[in-house]
Amino acid sequence: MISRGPSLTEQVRQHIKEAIAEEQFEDGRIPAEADLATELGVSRTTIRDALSRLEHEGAIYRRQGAGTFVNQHGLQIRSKLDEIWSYEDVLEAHGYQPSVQVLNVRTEPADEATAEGLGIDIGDPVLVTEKLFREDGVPVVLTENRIPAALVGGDIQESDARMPIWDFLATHCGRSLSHYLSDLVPVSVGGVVAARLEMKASAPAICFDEIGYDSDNEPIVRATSWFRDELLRFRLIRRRAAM
Amino acid sequence: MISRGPSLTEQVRQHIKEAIAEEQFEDGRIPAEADLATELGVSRTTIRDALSRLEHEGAIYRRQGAGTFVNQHGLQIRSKLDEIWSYEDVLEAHGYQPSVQVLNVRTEPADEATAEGLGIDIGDPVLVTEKLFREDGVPVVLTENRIPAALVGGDIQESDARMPIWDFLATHCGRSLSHYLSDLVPVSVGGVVAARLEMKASAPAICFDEIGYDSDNEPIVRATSWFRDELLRFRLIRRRAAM
DNA sequence: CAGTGGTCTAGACCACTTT
DNA sequence: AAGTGGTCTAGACCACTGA
Repeated sequence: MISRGPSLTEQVRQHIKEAIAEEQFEDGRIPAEADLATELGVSRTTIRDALSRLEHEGAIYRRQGAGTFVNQHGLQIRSKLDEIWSYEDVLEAHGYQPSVQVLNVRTEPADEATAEGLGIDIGDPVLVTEKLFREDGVPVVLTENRIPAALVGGDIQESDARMPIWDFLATHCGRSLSHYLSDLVPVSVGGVVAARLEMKASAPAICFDEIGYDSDNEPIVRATSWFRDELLRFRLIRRRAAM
Repeated sequence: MISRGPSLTEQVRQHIKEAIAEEQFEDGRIPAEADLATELGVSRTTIRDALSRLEHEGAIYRRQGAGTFVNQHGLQIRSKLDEIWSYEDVLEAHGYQPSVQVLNVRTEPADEATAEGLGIDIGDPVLVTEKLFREDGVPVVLTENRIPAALVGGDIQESDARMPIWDFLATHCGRSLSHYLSDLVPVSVGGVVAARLEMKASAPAICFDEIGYDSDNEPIVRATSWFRDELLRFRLIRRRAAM
């Protein structure tokens, strides 16, 4: 194993993931951790960290005393809800050619929900960008991002909004998006949303209503997104919580 | 620290979690890992494992070179989507007195979706249990569980179905539920579901359609659940996926 | 019983942030 | 420069599985 760039653990994870994809393991059985450690020339801890990540992703499962195995069911997942980052990436993972259209860039006063989520006052100006993602020309995701205008440096053109939101936040706000806290809200799509997504009005849909935080845990963006369910269905793995 | 029962890591996690709840840390700053290790008499690895779990739960966040801090926003989460296990527990976490009503226990032939999910043939008999959860008397969650009849030992009464599904699977099927792979489906609730949840017909709702697997990664149960969104809203933390 | 994953230790070095 | 979290090592012992 080479050691430049990503961490050893990440390299090991990739290595094993590729081996799984190439079906190099007979019977879906993955070698013992100690064997992998010897073979790859790293410590067992590093192997275990990599395997833990793969287990969390659903690519493998482990049984104490028995061994580590490929998870046939988990491999089918295309878009894991808790790992979604850019819609371009999600759509690409589905095997489509994604395209982005910036519908609108404007500044408006914050409404109550936005102000509360972003920790600003009602009426404070927020920059709103509306984007529509299509795959093979069909609209799939509609998103609205709201960023406190006080965070945005300089004038923003529509062309600036094309980039993924975390790139925008890094470039124009000097903040790095760390994670989202997301609410899942069932809705009947209203007239405007339905029209943009080319759905029947009042059709059921899932709406993400989420706040994005930077590495200092400060809220920096409120994102609201609607999805065409038939085209983009979300999955997740649910495990027992520690009590 | 005592070492009986749960792992050291789990004890440390609980210890720190309680300290956070009691606001023992000034300025939301959590002591350095090395200090915690000395104070609690465990290795830094154990501390780190405990902190990693708390970070994943959203209770804390870490910044390399700076320190570890309480996550004020994450603490507000009541029901994390990826950690839901029993609806009784979820409702209790919301501060309500939950109650369970078994609506129906029957055996029926598997439809296509059930057969595919459970790896059985269409028409094979499945045991179906319907349950309604209320909080303070108000219906909140409706669930249908389908288990291949071949897995179920002995005759099942309605009273047997009252227990949480993983207890049922352990008691009557000798299987231990390991995790769910869950689809989130937006729906308009139909007449029967709406009536049972006392919702307006055709109101939007989120439906879980999920397959539960045992520790051998074999599908053992298909669960379908509907929720009253106003009463039980789901949240999750989304982080950047490893690419 | 041998082999496997689960837990834990003690220590090293690095990358990064803050003073 | 000092302090912090991030990565990695080498090794120990335990709990569990399966032949």
